[in-house]
Amino acid sequence: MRQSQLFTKTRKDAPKDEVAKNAELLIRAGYIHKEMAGVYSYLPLGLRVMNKIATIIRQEINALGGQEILMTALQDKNLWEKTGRWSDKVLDVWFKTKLKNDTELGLGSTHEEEITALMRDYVRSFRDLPVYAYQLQTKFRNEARAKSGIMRSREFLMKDLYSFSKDDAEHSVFYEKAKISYKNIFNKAGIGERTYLTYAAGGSFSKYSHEFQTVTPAGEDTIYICEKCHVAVNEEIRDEQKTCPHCENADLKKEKAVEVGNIFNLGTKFSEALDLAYVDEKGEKKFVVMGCYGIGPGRLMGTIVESLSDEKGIVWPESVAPFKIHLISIPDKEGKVAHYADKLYQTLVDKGIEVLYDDRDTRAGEKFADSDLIGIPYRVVVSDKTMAEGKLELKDRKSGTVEKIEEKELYGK
RNA sequence: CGGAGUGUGGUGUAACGGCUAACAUUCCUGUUUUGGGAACAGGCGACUCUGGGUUCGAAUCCCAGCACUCCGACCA
Repeated sequence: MRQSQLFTKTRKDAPKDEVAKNAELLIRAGYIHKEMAGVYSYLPLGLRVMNKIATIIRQEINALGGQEILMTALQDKNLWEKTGRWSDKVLDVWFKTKLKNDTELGLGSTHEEEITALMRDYVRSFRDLPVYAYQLQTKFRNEARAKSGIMRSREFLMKDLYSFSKDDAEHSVFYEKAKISYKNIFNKAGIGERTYLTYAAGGSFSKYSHEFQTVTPAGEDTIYICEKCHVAVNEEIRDEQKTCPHCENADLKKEKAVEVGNIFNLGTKFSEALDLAYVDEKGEKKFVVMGCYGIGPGRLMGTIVESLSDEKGIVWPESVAPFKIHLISIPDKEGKVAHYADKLYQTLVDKGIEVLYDDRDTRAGEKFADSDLIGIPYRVVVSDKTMAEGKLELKDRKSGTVEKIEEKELYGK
């Protein structure tokens, strides 16, 4: 994409109503736009990052056997009354609204009720199980206090996967596989080494649930890490679990962290309440055993910014960067540089390489500062100097290393 | 939801109760520049959050509302 066509602009100053680093940088660089407290729009660059994250998630969840669907944000009150969760006292983040005829509706903050009811139409026999379905969809949560930029907002995208298994054994097998998929997702997103499988409060069907917590000072949670096993314990269960659940190590390191994902055994809580059952080999009726598995792509994006940015701006891992290459031309008077840069841009586009081309008529310093702020992994400069040498200048955003390369070497990047 | 604070051009700030609300930046014009947010000149852009009140006079003081931020509580 030509940067001269990009309608967003960078800013030197962050808005005074943002304190969180993720929001400051993402707004300054033009990734997001704040609509109101806890409500953000995603702009061209931001949407590209979200889509990259969504792609990583889809790859892994599809490999797990997940089938993607899209459910509705509007929720049926009757359904939620059956599980006792319509009450604001039980679920205090409800946004509720009404039809013209005064029928009450809810805006979905989660979708256990809806998907459980939906599956009743398709699950009858043990032959129909297991089933794994997921969606990437907007959730609405009326948080008492939105904070931390896009890390805790009132409207946000969420990937929610639900598993439907015949029994606990079948559920456990999938649950363990999901842990591995989640690890893969956070590895691919570039925060794997600082993200810990964390034991947390489990609900009525398991002793513990599992969260994926990324260590960062911006985190709202406190976890206790076992370095040996690369797992952690959430402070909420610290009293009952003082050692590493894997190796009994008592020397755990306390850190602030952000919950970027969680997986939860729902047992038969929803299937019993909503009568999602099947008939087994012996002709007996059994309730389906469920699990749910969530990741917030927006929160993940914010977490990446919080943990990987530096004083100059954002540093995206290549896997989620809006573009792979930031091509910068420093035009000369005769137009030779611009002509060559145009051609190079077209060549890269034709080869399917994602490139943001800074073809604007501004000074080099401004282009470099913008480039650092936006945080694309590879910066390629074309100028008088580089043309005289017949080479390109390649700078790695993360390491800051600069090297001269042939144009052809760029194609392999 | 409890507590605290803040609302001034797009953005960041300034202005004792008293002149046409100032400065920087962004943006537009022009000239000179051209490898780390250039220089100069000119210009556009604000009912000072909203509604009341006090006063000869309110961005400034008072009341109410709304919005935003921070601390805490909450976070299947």
